[in-house]
Amino acid sequence: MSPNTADHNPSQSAHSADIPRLRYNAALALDIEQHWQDRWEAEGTFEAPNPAGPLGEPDKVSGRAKLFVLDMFPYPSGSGLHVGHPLGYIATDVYARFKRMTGYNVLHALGYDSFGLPAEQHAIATGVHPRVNTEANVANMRRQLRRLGLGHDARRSVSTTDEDFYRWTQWIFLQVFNSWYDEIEQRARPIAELEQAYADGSIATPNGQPWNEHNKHERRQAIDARRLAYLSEAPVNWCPGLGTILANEEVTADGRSDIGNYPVFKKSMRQWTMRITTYADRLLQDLDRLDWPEPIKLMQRNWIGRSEGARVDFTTPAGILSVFTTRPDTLFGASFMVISPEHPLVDALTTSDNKAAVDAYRIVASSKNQIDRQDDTREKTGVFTGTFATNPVNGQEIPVWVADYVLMGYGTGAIMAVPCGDQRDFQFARRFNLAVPAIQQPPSQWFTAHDLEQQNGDGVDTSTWSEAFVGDGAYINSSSASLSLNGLVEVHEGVKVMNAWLEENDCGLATVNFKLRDWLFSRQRYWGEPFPIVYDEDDQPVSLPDSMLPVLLPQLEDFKPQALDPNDDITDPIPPLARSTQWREVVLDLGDGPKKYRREINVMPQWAGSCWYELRYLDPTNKEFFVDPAVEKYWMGPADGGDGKTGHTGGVDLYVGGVEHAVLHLLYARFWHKVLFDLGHLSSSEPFHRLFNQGYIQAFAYRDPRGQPVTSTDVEERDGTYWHAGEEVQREYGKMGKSLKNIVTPDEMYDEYGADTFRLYEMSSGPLEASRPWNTRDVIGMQRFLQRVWRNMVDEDTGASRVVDTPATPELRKLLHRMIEGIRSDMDGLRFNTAIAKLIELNNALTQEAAATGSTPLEIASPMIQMLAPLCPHMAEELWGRLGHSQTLTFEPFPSFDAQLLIDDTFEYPVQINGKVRSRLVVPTGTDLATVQALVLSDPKVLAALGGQTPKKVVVVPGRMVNLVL
RNA sequence: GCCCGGGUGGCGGAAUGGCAGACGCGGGGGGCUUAAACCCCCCUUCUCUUACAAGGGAGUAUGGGUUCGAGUCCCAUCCCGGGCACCA
Repeated sequence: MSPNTADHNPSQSAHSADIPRLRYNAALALDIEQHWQDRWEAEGTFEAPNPAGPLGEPDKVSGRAKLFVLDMFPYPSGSGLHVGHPLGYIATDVYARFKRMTGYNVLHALGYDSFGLPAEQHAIATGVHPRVNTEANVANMRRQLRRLGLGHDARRSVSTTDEDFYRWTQWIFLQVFNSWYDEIEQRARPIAELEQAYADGSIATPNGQPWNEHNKHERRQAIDARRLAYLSEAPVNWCPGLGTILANEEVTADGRSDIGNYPVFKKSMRQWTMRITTYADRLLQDLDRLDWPEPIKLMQRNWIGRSEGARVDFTTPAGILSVFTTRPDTLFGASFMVISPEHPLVDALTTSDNKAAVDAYRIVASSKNQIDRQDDTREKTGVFTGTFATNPVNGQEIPVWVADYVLMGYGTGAIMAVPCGDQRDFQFARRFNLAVPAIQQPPSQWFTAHDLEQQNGDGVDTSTWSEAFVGDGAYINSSSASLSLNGLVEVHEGVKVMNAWLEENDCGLATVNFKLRDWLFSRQRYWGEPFPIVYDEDDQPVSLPDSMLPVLLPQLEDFKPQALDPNDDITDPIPPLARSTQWREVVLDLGDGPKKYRREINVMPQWAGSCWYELRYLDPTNKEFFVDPAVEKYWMGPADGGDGKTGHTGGVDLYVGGVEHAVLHLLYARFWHKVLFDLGHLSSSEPFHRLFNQGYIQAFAYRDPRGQPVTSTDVEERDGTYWHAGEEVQREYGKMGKSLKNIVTPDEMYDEYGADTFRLYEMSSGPLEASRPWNTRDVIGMQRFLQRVWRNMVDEDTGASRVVDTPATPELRKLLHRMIEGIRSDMDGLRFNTAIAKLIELNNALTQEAAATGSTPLEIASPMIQMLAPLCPHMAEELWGRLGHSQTLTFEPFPSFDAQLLIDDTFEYPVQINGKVRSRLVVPTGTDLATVQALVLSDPKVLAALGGQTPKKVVVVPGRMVNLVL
């Protein structure tokens, strides 16, 4: 027995009366797995050396390529894990282990996203303090995950609720708070540089007065207006059911909260906001340099929602009314304007005659929930303000209406309506009998399609139209004294000409608009990071110095948010932190002597910690920096050695997680990372260079005739129907969940099969990116495979090794090398399902040989164990030890193949006639085309199939196939 | 409505434009066993001819197309999943 297996004897608990003493089953697997998990932990096998800092071991780093593999870290929810959760964790572990075996210094760790609403909601439900609860949940998840045998560096497992961690979350907040965005240099800069620029006049002050003539208050206003984190009084998403406000991204299309599904109302409040919109262009452009799935990039592009157009200024009695349009070229067709009910100019534009109607309309609009308001099938509503605006291009007086189909949150909250070319404007015009001037010539097909006689030029008559003409056509009726678009055909030409005219005449400007809004960053909750901000006697925010960090969350007896009716949109939120007067009211010396301050009582949102946690994995114990610059550069610096601004962005080498974070987490994290990059704290300009979205493991659920879910494990199948307790039940497919009674836990799998079998099943059941149903019934296949592997290596009765150092047959050797080649590339491409299929194929062949000769050749056994190591590491370690090795095989080289052995002596050509295989022809490898062709045409089977006909054409693809065309 | 994915045996799924269904589950048959379980071996897309052996035909959602050759590429349609949605 090998040195490392001498001290543990897995046979002790593995035997039972009927099966061989050393059958590889769950009991034996448990012994082996626990032994190796203990040993990995004791030896610190997966502790990755850093080049510098507290975890620095420079000698171990030099000369090795690095790889940073990252999982989206979990919320430590109270219900623990089901078998769907670890899919990604297993995949990254397999990949990380594979890469270690190809020489990489691999960093792989897992932390916990333990602040935020889920944890707090759970705590409220159980009545236990969130910290107690969270820590218990983390402990339970750690236990469940440890049994999986994940090769994580435990030293780096941070939780966002650790005081050492959120100290730096607060620090990063202050970095953002103390920065401004320089539009010219296109980057964030320290706020002190803005003050300097105002002072020396290189940047004009907002009010145009010299800096030294600004008083303290004016200076402060000028500075605060540019900060990347700022307080704003703005309409926010207020969710009384949760007692907090939410980010736009956290509100569903139905106008309800993502978490809890409570109604959400618009309410104006003073809140922390992050100026993510300043990064809109870079967040968009840098997507091109990321190795992400295209659909995810697309979702981010759509969310950022860049559109090019122009601002057009209309004069009204109440002042300038600006609109954003993507089609400034259609300005001649603007026959009315519409402003949102929330538009600040509504009152000023409304004449006294119309005031009652407008006010009534606004009240109705504000009480409508989002779903009603966004239903585009609903008939358009609106009221006239009584005021006219002047169309700058032709001087026409056009009416200004208020309507809720115009949204305050996009553009300027006002539009110029061009009813002939926009379906919404068209509907509105028809509803209220407004003019619909034609400005583009539809093609004849359009008239045909709409059952209309062809209309041309001045004869185009929109009164007969049933809908707007949305398309390209030559401009008509588009001229004034100073400008004419008539005759132009291309939209981009029209836009160009119009934009030039607008700018020249000082009534507009080509501009870009984004859907992306600034990020609402405060929550009226307890379980989040406190802001490192206090308010002075002027009620102005003041940042705390580094020395006062962390601002610890006070221990409150009552941490629940103020209980409100989910439909109560009147009462203002009162954050839990407001309850502790002792914490809230402080006397601090911030450099000008002790003064009274009031702490910020909101907390940061869920996303704060997940915006940067991967950086803390790099240097988790560093007291001086959030991450040592040399350490960050080593693990995340641009691969091409550049500065990250062009070329390689740098970032995590592989980030694996669910598609549900496509917008929120991934966008926020990119934003913070870019700010930190701009400020010189990071060398990488993107946090996650390569992203991979794993699929979901879903499950079947069954409902009885009354519609109640029944326990899935008790359902049996009979000829395609499903039965439970004598009743036929209906099957459905979806998520695993308690309410559907279809949860399968990893613990059940450990008990029945062991972790290696479980890992293998998850990896084999489909491609990583695909969602698939969980089928406990199928797991046995992977157990049988491992049993066969085990049996080929170890005598089940005696424990004696069956591996001998005799040569394998040439066929088996060839198969081995072919499989090595395939498995290497499968592993590299995260195609673990096909890698496993190849391992099974190899083992099946080995089983034949072992049965024939009574032993297993070492030259097959060794590489096979090495190739199994990433997938089922415990068993591989055990078998490796039994071959006489004393070291872990974690760092053994992954087998390489002999290219010579991939070449066969002969090749079998399939011979097709008109694309159907009719014969096969075996020729020596490398036989020339002419010979192959001659052999094919004289082959008896081919001749028979040809039936006397002569092929018109003979296609021979060397090393592939032959096709005869009749 | 717009934009992405995806439709392959009873099931999960394999197939650089080149032999469709690798590998696993399930099912069928056989071996081992006093017996059963475990394990081992064989068969398993559908269909037709046939006693068998063997052979034929069809087949990757549907209809067209490109190609010597299409699950794979192109066009249209249907269905399923996801994202966005009165975004000017």
